[in-house]
Amino acid sequence: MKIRTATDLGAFIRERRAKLGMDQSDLAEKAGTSRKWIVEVEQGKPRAEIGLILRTLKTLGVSLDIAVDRTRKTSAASEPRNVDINNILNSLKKRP
Amino acid sequence: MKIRTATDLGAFIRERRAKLGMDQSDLAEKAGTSRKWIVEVEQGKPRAEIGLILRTLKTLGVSLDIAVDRTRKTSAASEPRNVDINNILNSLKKRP
DNA sequence: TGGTCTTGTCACCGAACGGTTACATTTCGA
DNA sequence: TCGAAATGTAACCGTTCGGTGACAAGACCA
Repeated sequence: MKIRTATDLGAFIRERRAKLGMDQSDLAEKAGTSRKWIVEVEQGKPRAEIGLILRTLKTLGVSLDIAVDRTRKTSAASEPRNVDINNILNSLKKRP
Repeated sequence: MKIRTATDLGAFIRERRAKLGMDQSDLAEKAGTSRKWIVEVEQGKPRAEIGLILRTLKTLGVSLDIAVDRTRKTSAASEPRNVDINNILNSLKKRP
């Protein structure tokens, strides 16, 4: 499943927690956080800390994969072709 | 690539940013954050906000995928078999 | 050498964090 | 229907966040 927003993440966590038969207290304890935090994250809190989130996902037996989109458009890159060329040049020079 | 820690994430972001030929200021501006924040995240800051991180990844043309590990052991679940059964029962009852 | 670009660090600030505790609400089985 | 369990809120608190602006160190090229 693709995670695009904090809301996506919260929904996934809630679903997965339920699937494992845990209540919020269980998960909080096993992930080393508080129930309050679990509640907020499941509701899609965008300012939750990435560290706690990673610990929580691990507790849930879930893994995060990151990958470059095949669907072009980096959502902000202006000149993909030129940029790529520059990068290659830069990258080659970076490692002496 | 699997993301297990904030350090993993920071390394990936830095690498991807470089590959796109952006400097930290470029990325900060396009992702709507500050250069200071980019520096910290690339260094593996575990308390960075998930919302900003998601925006940054989007800017980099990268997507996050989440999935249940096939490698058993939920890192905390005590009785997998029983738990699964209870879940199935609960799940079935959830949708009337 | 000098100048530019990039990155890392610092101090400052208001805002929000996450933990704790307690109480209200909802859910659901006996 | 009743009562316990699960979930959602609230207030309080010390800590840390992220943004700003400025400066230093390092790399690089003209």
